[in-house]
Amino acid sequence: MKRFVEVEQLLRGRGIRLTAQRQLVVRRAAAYLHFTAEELVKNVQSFDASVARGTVYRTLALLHRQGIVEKHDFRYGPPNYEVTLAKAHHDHLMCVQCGEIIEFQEPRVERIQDDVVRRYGYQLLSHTHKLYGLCRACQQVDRRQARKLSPPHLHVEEVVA
Amino acid sequence: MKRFVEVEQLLRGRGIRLTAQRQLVVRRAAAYLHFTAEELVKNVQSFDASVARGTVYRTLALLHRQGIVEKHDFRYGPPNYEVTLAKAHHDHLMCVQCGEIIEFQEPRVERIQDDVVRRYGYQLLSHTHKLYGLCRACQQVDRRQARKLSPPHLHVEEVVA
DNA sequence: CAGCTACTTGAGACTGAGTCTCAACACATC
DNA sequence: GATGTGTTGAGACTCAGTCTCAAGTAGCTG
Ligand SMILES: [Zn+2]
Ligand SMILES: [Zn+2]
Ligand SMILES: [Zn+2]
Ligand SMILES: [Zn+2]
Repeated sequence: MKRFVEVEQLLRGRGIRLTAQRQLVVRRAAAYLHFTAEELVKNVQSFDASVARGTVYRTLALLHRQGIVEKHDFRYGPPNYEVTLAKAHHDHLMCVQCGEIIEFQEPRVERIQDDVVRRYGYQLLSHTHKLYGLCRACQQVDRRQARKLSPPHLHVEEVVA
Repeated sequence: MKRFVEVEQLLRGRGIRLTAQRQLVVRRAAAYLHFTAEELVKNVQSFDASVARGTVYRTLALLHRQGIVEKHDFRYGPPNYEVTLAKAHHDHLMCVQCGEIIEFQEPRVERIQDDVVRRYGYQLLSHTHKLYGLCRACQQVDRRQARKLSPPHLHVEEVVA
């Protein structure tokens, strides 16, 4: 909890100036599990409307360069970010219907990846492993829809035709 | 080879009108391994400048809806597309320095994925598994650079600071 | 504390990629 | 050939993200 404290320490430790704006951005970002840049902008501005959009983007880029924030592409909509500092490595499983995201760990896969890159003489730097499917609730809904019954609990729309 | 023939058959078989424009887009797309939408636009227009950008995008969307083309996010730049019809499932390994993309298969991982989704009660629909690293050539280059020697063979620039 | 420099910021212009609109066109069917 | 549906080209539009630049702020130095 309070993961922003560790982020702030790390930044200070690296001699990066921690302005009021940056502090606010860090704290709001750390409050999310996953967020888009524009979500963060709105959230930050709801606390201090004078913070410019550019500042949020710049800070996000800074955090990314510092290895504090990771960028995810969940193929629907703009990329998601996640404050991963002091968080164990994990991959993601997403419900394409309602957008729920589950973080999972699977050491077996992590090991196999090393095999794969060795096979091609590569040096592995990073990876993403994303599973897309239907959560239990949305499976129900789909079955109901098939029977032409009432609609669902969709809180994320669209998702490609 | 000539994978566009299968694509064209499939479209016809589904009663989708195969206009001259669509045919051109399909054939140019099938000539690539991976391509971005804008690359495809340029390529198509180099064969017939009268084809509008919108038509290329529309056709791409059509092919995607029909399950003929897959969309990949290799996190640097705009998404890549790939004509996957009649191609065995595979995942990707990319060199972050030079952009080389290797397609690999790893049945062990495919199996483990089923375990993972079962664990959370999900129904798996699709997945992406991307490994990022340095190819053999780029590893050399990096070592040379570390010794402050001459530059490399970079044919893709930037790649985040 | 005044003066200096380097870094950071807000505002807004700008860009690239993709989407949307709509009138003109092409096709198939009758 | 008239009618209706689907497709196209042209261009306006949108959204997310980047860039520019003058003004502001922090951290030193004397
Ligand atoms: Zn992993
Ligand atoms: Zn769901
Ligand atoms: Zn796979
Ligand atoms: Zn390489």
